[in-house]
Amino acid sequence: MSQQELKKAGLKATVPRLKILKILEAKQGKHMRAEDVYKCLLASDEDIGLATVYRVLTQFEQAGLVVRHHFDGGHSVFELDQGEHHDHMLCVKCGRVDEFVDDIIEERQKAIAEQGGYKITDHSLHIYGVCPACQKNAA
Amino acid sequence: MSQQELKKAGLKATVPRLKILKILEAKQGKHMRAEDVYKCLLASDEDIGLATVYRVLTQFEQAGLVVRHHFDGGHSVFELDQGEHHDHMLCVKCGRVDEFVDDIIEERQKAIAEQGGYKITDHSLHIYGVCPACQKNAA
DNA sequence: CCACTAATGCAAAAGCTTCTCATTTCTATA
DNA sequence: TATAGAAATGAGAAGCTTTTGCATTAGTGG
Ligand SMILES: [Mn+2]
Ligand SMILES: [Mn+2]
Ligand SMILES: [Zn+2]
Ligand SMILES: [Zn+2]
Repeated sequence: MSQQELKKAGLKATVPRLKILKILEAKQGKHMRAEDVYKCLLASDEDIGLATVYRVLTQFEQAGLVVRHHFDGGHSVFELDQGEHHDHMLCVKCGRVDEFVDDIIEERQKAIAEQGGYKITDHSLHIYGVCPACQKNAA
Repeated sequence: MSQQELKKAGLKATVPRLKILKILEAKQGKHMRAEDVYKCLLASDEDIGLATVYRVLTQFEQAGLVVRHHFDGGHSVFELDQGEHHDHMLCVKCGRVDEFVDDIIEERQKAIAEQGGYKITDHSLHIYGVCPACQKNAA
């Protein structure tokens, strides 16, 4: 029950938070903007404000329930924290997003941080390109 | 003379473009926001609008004179194109930015794109952490 | 030096996100 | 279960960065 998840995260189990969590669970693997979540709520006839969506997503992020990414374009996208970190490869034509993990890159990053004396807290790696489908379309 | 650089890039050699290019050259190695460039212009008593700064920076980017980055925080930063690509490591406390290149990572990225069938156009790697100086401050 | 076109400054507007505050909802407790 | 206090919410205003419209100005080729 998600009621417990919220309590465990130190958050009151309110209707907006439960609904938003459910939406994120339903769209697992997708990367949603606040606006997208809001539209889902509207479609479900929920009377929840956009401001609340932003507030809740930020709280979820701080609680470790979701991860926020800053893809090019100037807005944040969110996804349920799947437990293990991954990076992203994005199609600049259609917006498709692929996820990947590369141990060698992860390791090199740690080495670079250490070499610079940084205590690493986070990192983001985005590969931009044209996906196979869009390459075919262009040809 | 920067007059030539602009012509070569297919851009008219106007006063705003010359001034902005000079500022970027003066601050080589720094990462400036449009607002930062604008403040420099004001400090030099130049009567150039912020809108023009944004327009010119975008043109410079398209002409390959400058590179635009999207660091966390929702705004763009620009730097003169130094000819060879590099990635960034940023201090989350003081905003310090270090640059680095890692051939192994570059190579792995290409391999990942190829494996996914993507034709890679660009990529960004940001390592966030606490720099040596800020670690000392905290202790 | 002129005429033509491109570029500029300013103000308005757009897009995303945060804030304010009156009102509502949780939750702990009796 | 009823209640009081604290936390959360909805609606709209406001904040920030960036873009756009338009009248005016400034480069450029001839
Ligand atoms: Mn993802
Ligand atoms: Mn740089
Ligand atoms: Zn595509
Ligand atoms: Zn620092």
